[in-house]
Parts: sequence; structure tokens; C-alpha cells
Amino acid sequence: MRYPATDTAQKHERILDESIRLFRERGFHGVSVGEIMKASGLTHGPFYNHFASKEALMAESLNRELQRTFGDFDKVPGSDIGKAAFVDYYLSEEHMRDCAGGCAVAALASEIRKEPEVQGAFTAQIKSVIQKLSSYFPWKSRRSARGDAIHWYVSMIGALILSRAVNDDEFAREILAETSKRLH
Amino acid sequence: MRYPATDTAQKHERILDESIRLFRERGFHGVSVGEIMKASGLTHGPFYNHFASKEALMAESLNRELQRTFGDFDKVPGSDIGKAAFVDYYLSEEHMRDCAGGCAVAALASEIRKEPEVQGAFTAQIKSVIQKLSSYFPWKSRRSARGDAIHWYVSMIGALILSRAVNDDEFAREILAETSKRLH
DNA sequence: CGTGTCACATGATGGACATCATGTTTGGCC
DNA sequence: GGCCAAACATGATGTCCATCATGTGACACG
Repeated sequence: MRYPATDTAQKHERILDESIRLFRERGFHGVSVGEIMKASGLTHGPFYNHFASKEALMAESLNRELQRTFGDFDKVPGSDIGKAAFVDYYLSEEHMRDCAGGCAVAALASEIRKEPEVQGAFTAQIKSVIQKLSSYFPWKSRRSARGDAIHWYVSMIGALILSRAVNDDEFAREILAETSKRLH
Repeated sequence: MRYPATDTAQKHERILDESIRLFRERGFHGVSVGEIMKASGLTHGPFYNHFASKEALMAESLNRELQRTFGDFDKVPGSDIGKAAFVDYYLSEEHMRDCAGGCAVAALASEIRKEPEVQGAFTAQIKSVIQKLSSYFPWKSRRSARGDAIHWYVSMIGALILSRAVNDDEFAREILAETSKRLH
């Protein structure tokens, strides 16, 4: 590498960071390669020095983001307290508003269905988080812990997506709050 | 109208039908006006005789579809049986696969966030269905019926979206089944 | 039976986009 | 200190798209 090696690696990282931020905010198809590069402090040309295609970037940045998100899991205690804290964060008004910085699953799940190259890594990550959730948090229903974790997780995703889609703050808060109560 | 009035009205309807079908299948931005018109048996030009813009079509076709969906509500009995039947349909493998013909909320919710013209009608329709759900079906938790209905509804949406996003049929079926059990 | 008008088809326009081609700068290495 | 490849900028290419402009043919009405 004739350019300073660390700088180039940093630029690559910055492209990944800015792209996932923009993707979450406006969707895969709502952002152009040019915008991503501009946000990363570059012009659109050298994009192809870093990635084979836009779809390849989508796969890499999403995968990286999910890894980072789910890796942070053990920062909360694996108890009822930790579980409640996680719900409180996930279904907070703050998270609802911060789409660009929030959970990538809620922001992008419905677009992933159309991007085959992205689906594989996404599926593996979701399986892994379900596994982690079901063994890490306490589940006390008479049914399977794994099923409880699945239901718990899809409830949060659905609530967040719906609260973001509606136009009425009061109603959005109600969706978050009523779901939240029932997941503690 | 110098063309047969009924024909023109039928074409308008066909544009609405085909557009909502394509939107659910590929998202608002995944379909072009030209494609919609071709699917409706017309060329792209006369689109603007029927709608002011693509966004106006999005609003009209989604609103119409939601009205039709939520209007069919009273076809199932307002009992535990009816509620369970609704869950069984909504979280069926068939519904998971039939994105183009299925629930528009699950298919488009995350894109609605970016289309202000569409949000208003969407919000009103969601409020209305929550109202209907909470008064129509029996809810027996110690909490509010309305909150129960909200949680029940967002769970179904989240489960359907996630099951469609993953790449593994077995896992997708597990998401649907485990959620389904817990909503009966 | 002609005529005006409306819904249609065809084609144009201008912009956005992903991708690529071609120079240009950079800094590690001999 | 000069050389060369890697990483950059600029600009081109071709495609696709939403929207609009213009022509055309069908039908209701006189």
C-alpha cells in the first residue's frame, strides 16, 4: 500500500459506518453510492476500490453492524432486570426517533427480503441472537424459552416499526408503552 | 367522458389493484410507473390522466387496500375462535409467501416512514383497526383491552416481517409457529 | 352524420444513478 | 532521489426513471 495503510483502512471503516447509518435512515434504495462516499469524505469514484458493488457494501455493512449490535449483548445483566432494561431501551422514544443510529433489523428487515446477497448473513445473525436471547435471559412461561424469546423479539421489532410508521406522536408512544409493559 | 365511462373507471381500478400488488411485492421504490401501467394493460403516458404523481398513487392505493382489508374484519366471529382463526391466517406459511397478496402493513410499514403524503391516511387506518380489534375480540388479561390488542397486532406484524426476511424455511416457520401459539 | 373532446399512445426531456475509464497524487522501497 | 503501484479525483457511459408534450382515434352529442 503506497498510501498510508492506516488511513485507507480508516476510510474503509468510515464508508461502512456512514453507509449503514444512511441505509437505516432511508433504506437501501433511498441512498446512492455518491451520497455514501460524500458522507465518508470522498468522491464517488474510489468506491469500487473498496467494494465490488453496492449490493456487496449492503451485505458487508449490515453484517458488521449486526455483529456489533449483538456483540454488545452481555453489557446488560442476564436477569429480569437486564431484560427489562433492554426492553426499555429498545422501545424508548429515543430509539424510535433515532432510526439512523438504532437497530438495523427494525430499520431494514422489510428490504432484506429483496436482496439475496444480504439474506444469508442476516439469517445467521438472527439465529444467533435468538439463541443468545433464549439462553441469556430468564423466561418463565410454561412454554419453551426459545419460543418465548422469539415472541419477545418479534414483538419489539413490530412495535418499533409501527411506531415509526405512524404520524401521531401520542399514538406512537402508546404503541411503544403498551408493548413495553407486556414484555417486561 | 367520450370514452365509455365504465371502461375508464375499470382502468383506474386496475391501476390501483396492480400497483398495490407490485408495491407489496417489491416496495414503493422497487416499482416504476411504467411497470404499473404495463401490468394494468396500458402504456406509461396516461398515468397522469389518472393520478397527479407516483406519490399520490401510493397514498391512494395503500389507503384503498387498507380500507378493504380492515373492512373484511367482521367476516370472522368476534370470539376466541375468530381471534385464533385470524392469527392462524395471518401467521400462516401461505401468508408469509404471498407477500404480493398479503397484508400491506407488514409489507410496506418500514417504507411509509419516508413518504409523508402516505403517512396520514396510514395512521388513521391503523388507529381504526386497533380500535376495532380491541372492541371486537375478547381480551382477558388484567391490563387494558386496547393495550392487549396493540401488543397482539405488533407481534403478528413483527413475526411476519422477520419470517419473510430470513433465508431458512425451517427457521421462518418456527418464528411463525412460536408467535402464533402465544397469540391464540 | 359530422364535430369536438377526452382518454389513449408515442416519444421527448431532464435528472439520477451504478459502474467504469482515465488521469493524478501519494509515499514506501531500491 | 527517482520509480511504481495503490488510492485517489474527475469525468464519461449507458440505463432507468418520473414527468410532460404532442399527436390520434374513439365516442357522445347535436
